[in-house]
Amino acid sequence: MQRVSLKFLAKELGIAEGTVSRALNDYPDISDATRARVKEIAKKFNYKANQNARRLATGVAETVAYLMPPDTHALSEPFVSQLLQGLGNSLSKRGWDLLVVQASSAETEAETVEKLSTSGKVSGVVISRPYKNDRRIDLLKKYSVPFIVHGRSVNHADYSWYDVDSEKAFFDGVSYLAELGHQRIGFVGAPTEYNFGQMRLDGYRRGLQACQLGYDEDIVQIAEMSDDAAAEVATKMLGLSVPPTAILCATDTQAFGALAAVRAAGMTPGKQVSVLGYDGLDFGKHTNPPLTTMAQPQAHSGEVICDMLLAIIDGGNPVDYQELRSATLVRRMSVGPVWPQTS
Amino acid sequence: MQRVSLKFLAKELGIAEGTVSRALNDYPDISDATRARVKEIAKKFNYKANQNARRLATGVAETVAYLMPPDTHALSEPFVSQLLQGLGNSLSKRGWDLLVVQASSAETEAETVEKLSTSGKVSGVVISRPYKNDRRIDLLKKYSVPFIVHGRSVNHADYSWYDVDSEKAFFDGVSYLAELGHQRIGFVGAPTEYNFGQMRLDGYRRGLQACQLGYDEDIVQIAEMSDDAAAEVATKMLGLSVPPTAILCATDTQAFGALAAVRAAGMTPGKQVSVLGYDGLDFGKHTNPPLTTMAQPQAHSGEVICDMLLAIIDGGNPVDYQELRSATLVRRMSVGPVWPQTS
DNA sequence: GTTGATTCCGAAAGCGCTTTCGGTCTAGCC
DNA sequence: GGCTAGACCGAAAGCGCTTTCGGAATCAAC
Repeated sequence: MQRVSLKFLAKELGIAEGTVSRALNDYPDISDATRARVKEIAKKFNYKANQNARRLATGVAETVAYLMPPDTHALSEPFVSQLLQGLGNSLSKRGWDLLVVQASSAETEAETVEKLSTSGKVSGVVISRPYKNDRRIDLLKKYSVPFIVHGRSVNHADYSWYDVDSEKAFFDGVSYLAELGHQRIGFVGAPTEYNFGQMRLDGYRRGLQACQLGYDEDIVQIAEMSDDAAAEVATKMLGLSVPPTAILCATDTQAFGALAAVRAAGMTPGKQVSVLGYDGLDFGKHTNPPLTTMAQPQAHSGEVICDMLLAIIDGGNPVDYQELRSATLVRRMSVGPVWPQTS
Repeated sequence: MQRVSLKFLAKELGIAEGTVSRALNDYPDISDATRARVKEIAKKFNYKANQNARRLATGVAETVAYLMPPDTHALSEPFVSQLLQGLGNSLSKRGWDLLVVQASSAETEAETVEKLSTSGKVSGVVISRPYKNDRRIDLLKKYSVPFIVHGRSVNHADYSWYDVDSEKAFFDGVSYLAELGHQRIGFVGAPTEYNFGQMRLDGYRRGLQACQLGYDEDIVQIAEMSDDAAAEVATKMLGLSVPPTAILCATDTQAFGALAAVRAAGMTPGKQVSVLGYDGLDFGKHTNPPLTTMAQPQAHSGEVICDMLLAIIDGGNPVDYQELRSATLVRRMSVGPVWPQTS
């Protein structure tokens, strides 16, 4: 199959290569007649410009990269597909490409970002789940690659991000549980190297204070973001001489584990012990019992993030693109009023 | 920041551009001394070759594309992340890129594939969930782009694919239920435009025959692959004058819906009515009750698929790369022996 | 009928890299 | 010391596109 190039079309039409190019790209200095002629024959031969050549010539990559979080456990991933879908969707409208990049490990992550930034293959990048102080963000700033963070690091004043106010959510979560009479509220947290882990913990603590409840480190446990890890620490809490009557979890996946732990302890979540999650995974309606959770408005987060990024690439000031959404409570069955003391 | 190019390095070193390039690419006609010198200074200036230029010059894209299935419902997606992760992982070892491509709709899908094939930006592509007769496959063959299908279309003799033998799985699934005494086994299927939908249905029918059970179209229903759609048809079955005592579902997501339908009908899955899923989603252990399912060995499917594709790109014959795995039963709680007739 | 402004297109340079080809230079050999 | 072989590197072409620049042709106007 003859590779159909610009040169080929030019020869076919009997005009210059450059002219064909300009016609195809709607330059104003091409007559309507030849433009039509060119486009027709281009369609006839099913011409598609070689992207590599085009990108080399124009210097714009027309590609954005998504940096996959390195350590995704199976259960915590739905958000990746969601985001990807949204990104891909918005990007394809503009005819751009979506590159999915993986760092094999934490060490190579910097290297990966560096290569991405300097190899000229992307116009922008989006990263998820930043650490408190994220090396990747520094690098991206250093090379002045347009980027947007899905989440926030500690110092997030000078770049663009999209986040859900989980600190507030956890503050509210505690208040909600307290209103139901819970005085002893446990917390299953995410690793605090992730800033969201820290923020959710902070929200929890502030919530306790506001409700005049004491902080007891026996019932706040950090766990990996897997159901099993969460189940383990939840079981530990439940075994305390004075166990919590409610458990707040940093992620829904962890909440699934907590649910399992409660059941394993012979109790019913939502009755003897309440479990409140965070994320709003659809799947939560199928757990036993259905999980009450604080839902992120992740409906079109991918699209929103993409639009923000594109705006920055087009010259917008990153600082103008910072979005803080808020979570909403989805009441299902895993949270109930404090259970009357039985002993 | 000075863009550090080959030319820059050459000037810095006082040698020719081509020489620098060859040194960096380990050509044998460069002395060890200069090679070392070049590499050192390249590292010092943190040189990364411009990918677009490199790809244009070599004519190899070093990129593979994954075509996202267009209509993914939220719940059915974990497999996408899995696959992507595996693909990205294997690819990055080789220094290649992963492009994620989305067709906005079924109509534009062909167009998308065509553009992908002719624009020279990919060396290979992988597609998921083929239709019985898949346009995309025809196109890919036409343009002789190396590709591999995650799943199989009806005529799958002459291309490369990776699939799980779901027909056999459903055959076995029926047998398993029959052994537990179930004589009236319902089926919630996936749209049969997808070949996997058809194959699973076929497996179910063959299973019935083998167990000498009759086929009753009242209890075989096709539904979209969402929990809600499945719940709806399951509810319908359950309302029959002679309802099924077991329901086999084409996907776990649908099984989640079936579980909900059974509970909504005031019965307990695994007791009055058994529910058997397919996919082996981790999440199934959290449902009420935990879902018994036939699990795909999707552990490293991404890596495997990637290796197969790479082999083909390197000149392998597609026909030599066809892998059929088999599913394994994961016994949890949603399937039990047939319940004694109560009426 | 000349001039000046327009319209439209051809020619050519260049994007940053790879790769071939040929030439120089050293070493080895008789 | 002359010759042949390698070893090593420089020069240049080319990948397929974009974009600038200038020239030819057309047109209007005096």
